[in-house]
Amino acid sequence: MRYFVAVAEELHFGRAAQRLTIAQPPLSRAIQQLERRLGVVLLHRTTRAITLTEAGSVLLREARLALDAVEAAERRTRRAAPDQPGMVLATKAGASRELLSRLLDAYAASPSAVDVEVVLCGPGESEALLRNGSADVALLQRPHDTTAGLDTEDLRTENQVLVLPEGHALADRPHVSMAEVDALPLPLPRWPRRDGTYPDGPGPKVRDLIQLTQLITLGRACALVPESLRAQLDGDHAIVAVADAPAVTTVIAWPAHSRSKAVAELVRTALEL
Amino acid sequence: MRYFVAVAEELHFGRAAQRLTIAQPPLSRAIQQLERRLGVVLLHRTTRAITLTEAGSVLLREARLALDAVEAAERRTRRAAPDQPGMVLATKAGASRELLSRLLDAYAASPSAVDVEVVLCGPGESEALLRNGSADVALLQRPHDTTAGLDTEDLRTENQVLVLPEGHALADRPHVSMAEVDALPLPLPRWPRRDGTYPDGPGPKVRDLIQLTQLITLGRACALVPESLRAQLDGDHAIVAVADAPAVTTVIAWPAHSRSKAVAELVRTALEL
DNA sequence: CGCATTGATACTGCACGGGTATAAGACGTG
DNA sequence: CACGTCTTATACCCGTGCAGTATCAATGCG
Repeated sequence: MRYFVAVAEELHFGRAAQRLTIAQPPLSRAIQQLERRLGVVLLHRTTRAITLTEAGSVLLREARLALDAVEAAERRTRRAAPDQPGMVLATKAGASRELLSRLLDAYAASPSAVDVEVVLCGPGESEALLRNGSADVALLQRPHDTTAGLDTEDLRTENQVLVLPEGHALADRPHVSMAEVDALPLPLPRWPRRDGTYPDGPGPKVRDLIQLTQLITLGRACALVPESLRAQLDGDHAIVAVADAPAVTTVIAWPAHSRSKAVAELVRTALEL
Repeated sequence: MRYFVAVAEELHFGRAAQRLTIAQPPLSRAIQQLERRLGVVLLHRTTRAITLTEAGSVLLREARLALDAVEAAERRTRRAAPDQPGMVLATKAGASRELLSRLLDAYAASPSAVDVEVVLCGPGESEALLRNGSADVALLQRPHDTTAGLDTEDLRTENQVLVLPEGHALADRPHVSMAEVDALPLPLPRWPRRDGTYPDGPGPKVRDLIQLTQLITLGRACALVPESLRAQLDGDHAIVAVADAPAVTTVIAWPAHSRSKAVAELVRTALEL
């Protein structure tokens, strides 16, 4: 399945083999065997290009889930070793900062509290860490993160605001609409995907908040961020409410079958904030 | 992981090896290798008994999920083959009969409807079929089935009623309490578990509704069932409302990451009933 | 009409999973 | 207390199967 996912993602046997650090012929054979075993054609291949069949797309999605589940099983088992490593919480760097610190303070006051290791990660990454067992619990933000298959509790819903360079034409408006934002000559920045690549399109590439604020200050970008992020922006920007931007809900999420007492206690604490 | 699950369930290398149709020594070594690879002790073994460590219990749960995911990946891929087999719906035999038939009728009227194969199964089994990819969608009943990790929509909530032999002392009461039910000399029947074994305790073993109704008629058992099941009981019983029995919610459930148009359409139909 | 690119095939070697035989440790029993 | 039984671990061997190298076949491009 690892092999198939590599081929399906690369759409190229040679590159996939390289990624898997094996030679190309065994990879071809492995995929053939998989197709024979399943009795299904997964790939349409010509000597020049590869495309996924319907069944291939299904397997790509399902295999990713299955591989995640296997990885998660190993990681969670390692973490359950007697040399107690506490609990790992993943969250997007910068997001929900005061919410997180209030949560950690409140949880630490609980008599049964264990050590909480906080892992700060890039956009979308915290969800992956939770799914593959690297984290026990995470703060996610809908709709950015997808919570299907996870258990969640909503913590807070907030509106998004537009961050502009100081003195921008729109800076004095009480509020703007999404249509106006889309029409701006200032591009929204591009964030890296989980694999480190960037989506195509205009807009500068950014990796963290520092880069973002700097770009905005320089007048090279604007940004749509949750209201609570204002506290972490330095003063050189203008903030304008966006009336019809989708609201962002911060949720606390954990694997659906978690039996951890510590996670349950942390969630309980979060709901009481 | 299959090996570990077998050992953890049997708590006995010999029996586990038999179940896996391999010899015992390779099984011992496989578990040792797994423990070395994970760097975690999974089992405390003496020459007389085996017990799971904390990490072992975690792996047992996680490995089951992972194996289910792998199995599901294979099954769903096979089902996505071009020779379209339609959609498979799983439900507990006997439960929600008129709800199901209304649903199927309404769905069949939809212009984009595909064939629906209905799989009737024992208690708890439909949930398993859904999780391991044998079914695309299922009607489940909370709290009997656990829906963690599945996407669901509630269809109907109903109270449970007590079914008694005709002429029983409680038969004329307008309603009874759970405490009275528990205190009855008549035992509740035992249903088989997923693996076909029965839980310990009093009460006759039953496999289906026919057996159940017959036992009740014979005065050997009583039963707590959702209200809607009355329609399927023949006339020789008394029915009494149970004031404080937990309500049963029938839900339509599907795998959290399903992308099937047919399933989405069926769910939409169900919500409009 | 070559040439480059890419997936498939042929063949070889070796590592790993599985089998049998047996040891070692623990408990019950005469 | 020794012996038999039960259960897991070790020693050793063997065959399958996966990965590697070399090469072929087919397709697109200049």
